Parts: sequence; C-alpha cells; structure tokens
Amino acid sequence: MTELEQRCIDAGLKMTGPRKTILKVLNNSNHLSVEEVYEKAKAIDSTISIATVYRTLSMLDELDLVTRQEFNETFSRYDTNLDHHHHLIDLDTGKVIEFQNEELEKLKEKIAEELGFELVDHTLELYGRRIKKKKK
Amino acid sequence: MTELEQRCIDAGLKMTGPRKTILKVLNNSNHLSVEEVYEKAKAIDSTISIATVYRTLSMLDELDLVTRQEFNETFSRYDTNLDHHHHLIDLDTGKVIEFQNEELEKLKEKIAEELGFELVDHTLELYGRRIKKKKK
DNA sequence: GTAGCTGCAAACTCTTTGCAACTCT
DNA sequence: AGAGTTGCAAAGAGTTTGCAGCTAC
Repeated sequence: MTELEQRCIDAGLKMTGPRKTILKVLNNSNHLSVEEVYEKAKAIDSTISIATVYRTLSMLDELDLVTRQEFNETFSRYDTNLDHHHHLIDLDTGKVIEFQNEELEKLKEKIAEELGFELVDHTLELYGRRIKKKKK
Repeated sequence: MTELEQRCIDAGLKMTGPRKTILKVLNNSNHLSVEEVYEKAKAIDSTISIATVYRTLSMLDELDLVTRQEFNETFSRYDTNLDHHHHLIDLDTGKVIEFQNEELEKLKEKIAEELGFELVDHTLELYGRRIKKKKK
C-alpha cells in the first residue's frame, strides 16, 4: 500500500483498478504530462481511458496529493506532492532537475511580507543550459 | 510614436491599423489575457478580429517585445518587456502586483551555477493574500 | 444494493491556420 | 505593384462532461 493509495482511501475514494494503475504510474515517475501518464497507464492496463486519467489527476490535484504545473507549455504536467522543491528545466534536453533551497524559501516570505501579503503558494522555474568546459 | 511601435518598424513590420490598435492597448495596460486585449482593441476598432490579436501577440513574443505567461490558468497572458520584474498574484482579487528584488536575482544565478547550469530564463510567481489587521 | 466510478463520444475552450481580399510601403 | 496583413471560418490541441453501464464497498 503506497502513501498515495492510503491518502486516497482516507479521502474516501474507492480503490478501483484504473485508479490503482494511475497511482502506480505516479509513484514510478514524476513531472509527467497527462498524455505520458495515459501512455504508461495503458502499458499496465490497455483498457484505461484518457478521460479517467484527466478525472483522476484533477481529483488528486484537489486533494493536494499532486500539483498541476504549466511551465511555459500548452499542456499540463502533474507533480506528486511528496516533498517541496523547485524545478530547473534543461533547455537542451527538456529534463527537469529538482532542487530545494532554504535561502530562497526565506526570501520569498520576506518579499511577500514587505508587500503586505501572506504567502499562500508560489511557483519558480529556472531554465538553463548545462555548462560544458570552462566557457566565458 | 511609442517605443513598441518603433521597435516593430525596426523589425520590418508594417504599421497597419489593427497593429497600431493592439500596440496602443498594450501600452495602456499590462498582464492582459488574449481575450482582454481583444475586448480593449474592439473598443477602439470594432472590426478587429481575434485571429489578428493572436497573430500579433505571437509576433511580438517572437520579437521579445512581449512575454507570454501561463500562471496556473488555462489561458495565456502577455507582458510587455519594458522592465524586468516578477509577479505577486493577489488570490482574493486576482490582481497582479509587480516587484523586483536584487537579492533574488543573485540567488537564482547562484542556484543554477551550483547545479552546473547557465541560467537562460526563469519564472517566479508568488500567490498570496493581503494581510489585514494584526492577525496571527 | 447503491453511490461512486468508468469508457465512450460529444462538447468546450483556447489557439492556430488556409485562403481570398485588402493595404501599407 | 507586391509582399505582408487581415477577417473569416474551419481545424487543431488539450481538456471537460453527459450518460449508460459497471464495480467496490
């Protein structure tokens, strides 16, 4: 029983076949697009429908078990909320590198406070290229 | 002659009626959705088409005169690139507050560097609520 | 048994595009 | 005059939804 499954049950959701399949996919990889979740889910259970994938991901987002991210793409990706981190997107490969930074967390709070706001949520993405040799 | 118009001419674009209208709208307000630009443009010239708004905004994005933002919405907003800033979105009103922070800029560079990356671009948005009285 | 879940297909929203007519230079 | 631009309508991509049948509890 994975943490994700347990949390769904706690939330009163039925543990159906399609749901187990999708949760398994989410446990195995992160930062997937809907289409990617769908493809991986189909590999496990070929009868699953993309409507179910959309519905399940929306539910999980509402339960805060997953976060819908938009990056600057025209479709969404979903992240499991098992830890708090940010993303650095490698512009050459499209790969997503995760990072955490305490200093950054504090700075955000400070900025919001200075503006008279209580911070509820935030997004930060860095886009970069791997530094090769000793350039510049 | 606005800066935006001048830059478009420099880029070799024809200064047509619809384009002038859209540039005027962009000069008057920022962070607009396509639909909002369209509405404001129609108020000036009711014959303008939404296809032209989309095409013009895409061109401006390619010329880097404007930046397409996605926030966590299902549609895009466009920002004129006249200065560099970030956004704090007021969750109660949906209003966008701009801010700049030198410390933050440096920290981003540092994080990317530590991960072995050269920073090309980044996004940061804070979501918060205005602090009323002296709560908590 | 039944409330909740599913697959299917149709509908929706936002965005892009082909084309013939038009317009800035 | 001619390349670039426009409006229109149709097409595309991603996402949501109504419904009848199915399934976990």
